[in-house]
Amino acid sequence: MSQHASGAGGVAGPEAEQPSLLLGFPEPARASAKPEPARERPVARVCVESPLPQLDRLFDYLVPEELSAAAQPGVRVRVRLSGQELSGFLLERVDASDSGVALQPLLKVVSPAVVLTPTIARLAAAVAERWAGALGDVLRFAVPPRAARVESEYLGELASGAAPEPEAPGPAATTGAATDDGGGPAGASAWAELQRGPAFLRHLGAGGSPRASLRAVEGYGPRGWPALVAEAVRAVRLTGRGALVVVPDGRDLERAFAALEEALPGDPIVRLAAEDGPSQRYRGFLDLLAGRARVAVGTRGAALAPVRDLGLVVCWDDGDDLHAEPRAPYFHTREVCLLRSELEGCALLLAGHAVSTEAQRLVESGWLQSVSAARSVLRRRLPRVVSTADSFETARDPYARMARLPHAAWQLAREALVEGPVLVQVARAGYAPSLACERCREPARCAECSGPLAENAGPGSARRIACRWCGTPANAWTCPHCGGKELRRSSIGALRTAEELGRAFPGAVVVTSSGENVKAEVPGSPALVVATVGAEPVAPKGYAAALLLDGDSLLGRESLRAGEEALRRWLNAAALVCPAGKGGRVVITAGDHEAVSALVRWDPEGFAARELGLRRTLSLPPAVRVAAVTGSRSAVDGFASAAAGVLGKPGVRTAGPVALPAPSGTAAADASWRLLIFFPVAEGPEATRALRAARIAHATRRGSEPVQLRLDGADVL
DNA sequence: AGCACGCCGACT
DNA sequence: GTCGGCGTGCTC
Repeated sequence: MSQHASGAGGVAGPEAEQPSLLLGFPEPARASAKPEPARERPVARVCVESPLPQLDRLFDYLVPEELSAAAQPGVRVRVRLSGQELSGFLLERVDASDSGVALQPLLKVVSPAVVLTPTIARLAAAVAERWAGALGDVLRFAVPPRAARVESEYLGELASGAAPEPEAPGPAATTGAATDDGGGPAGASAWAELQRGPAFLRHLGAGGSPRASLRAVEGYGPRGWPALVAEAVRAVRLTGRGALVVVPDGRDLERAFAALEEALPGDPIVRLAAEDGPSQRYRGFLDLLAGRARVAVGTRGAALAPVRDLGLVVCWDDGDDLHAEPRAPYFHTREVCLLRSELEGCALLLAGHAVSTEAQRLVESGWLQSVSAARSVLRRRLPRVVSTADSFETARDPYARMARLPHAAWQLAREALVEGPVLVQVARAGYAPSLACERCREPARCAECSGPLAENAGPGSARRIACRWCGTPANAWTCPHCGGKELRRSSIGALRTAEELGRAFPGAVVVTSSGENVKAEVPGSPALVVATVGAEPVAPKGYAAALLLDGDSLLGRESLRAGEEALRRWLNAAALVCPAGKGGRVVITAGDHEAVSALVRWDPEGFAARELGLRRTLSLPPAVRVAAVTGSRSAVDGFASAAAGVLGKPGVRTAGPVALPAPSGTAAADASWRLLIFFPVAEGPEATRALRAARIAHATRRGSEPVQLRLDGADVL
């Protein structure tokens, strides 16, 4: 170890590997580089931020005495590793190192703020393990980038003792209306109408930690899901515990935030979203850390927020793919919430209008209780849903399909437009590119109903050109304007659809919500509201009707989850429509499909159960787990040979590697290849450990190119 | 990734 | 006999 004689005369170093240049000198450079070690626990265990998988472990550093006070577990530090200066997190102070090498000194404590709590450090480690990723990558998400100014203000306030702890809302509800059943902010609690709903709330309110899969009924108004979620949060707050709500996007964030503020007057709510900018984000993070705020709502990064004494974690619409983090280690917030509820022993709500197959699996295994409305409640609260496919079946007339569908949809819209806003859900431009005449650029229209023509992936590799509204094939098309016969793709989306609808409903107000211009809300006055999938605005009193167009293009996506995803999108849109008793109706224009009948029956659980059964039969996720290994051909092969041990185990199945469709402009030579590895859920921990080890072994090999290792990516199949 | 150490060719 | 090639391996 370092001789205490260091100080200025640290000459006594073990026969130095010093360049001869310095031999005459008392090693001035070293004198400062070899400071006196801390008297207490002189060794710091540090997780460095490095993209290299082989550096994903803790390294020991010597804590200089002058840094000892600041070098607390959970602070950011700078260290030297293999010559380069890196930043990292100090996770532990210990008495001695067992590394067997001479320790480098800690270079710097970036700030004395302890930004990583033991709870979050433990969660981050669990997340890294679950996704076979690097701890440093997870910590980047758990601790937002430092904003020095915000931090110094905060430290100053803490020092001056101006850090009030929020009071839990008083048990006597402040918002007067909480009289009838159970104290929702708007009086009538939507929880009361759910089977096992009151029991869940009671359990929360008694300090318990129940776990549920929650089927929200309405998507708007005082019984909408935001109020439902806020009421659960309020119940845990009354026990003094904190709560965390994770939502897929900014609009859901706004809505959840507003509902929480209403349900918890005086209780500060932290919003966590990347769009809010670094300083606001860091401020919210510090408020949670200090316990000044005990409730957080945010998009996926928020799943790792340091809410103190967490009592409840909520994941809204857990089937939304925005819950999957697109950067390494590619965690999914649903699963992070699950891990958290286990590690922190807190309550868990996976909530949505739809049920993901993952949530269904947890319900069937008994891990989650299902909380959902009885049929009678659904009938009272929901619009009537009809599928236009039904009528073709009964009509048995192929021409009925062409003529009647748009007519039925138009008629519904026309009638509903007297009452209020009508939602028109259309596919995103990229989903179903519309077609136009190659010669005159006029949009190509259906000869039968004047709907837009689109190119869909037909069965096999066949492409079929058909009307997006009525499905009539248009394989021999001639432009009525110029006589041209060639079609070109024109990626028009909601805007053009809106124009077309505007012409079909002269005099109607047409509003669009898509892409850059997403609207959160529309007024209750009559209007056609054309929105792309997932961008549907909320009408405060519910839409009078909804037309779910482009159903077939949602269903036709080549993905294992196309049906599940389509149903989820439809339910989310249909939940924005007022009840049938008030005239609310939904029409879906899609062919015969299990997802369509599940929508008509409003049976998300039944659909999820059936879908999960299918996946079990086929041994596909989420019945099994999957790892996707992506990279150049040689990299994937190299990884596979490093992972030969796991790949050969019974129960482990591989598919590929196959070449992925190259992004346009890329040479075929440097195409990506992908190997899929399926393994049983029960062997998850062992398999992920082995995959992580294989990646390290592969990365350490000379000349190896990196691979991307992605576990349980929902989009890979 | 850097940056070390380490064992074989053309120069002082 | 030394300077230096970059092949292999580690990084507290």
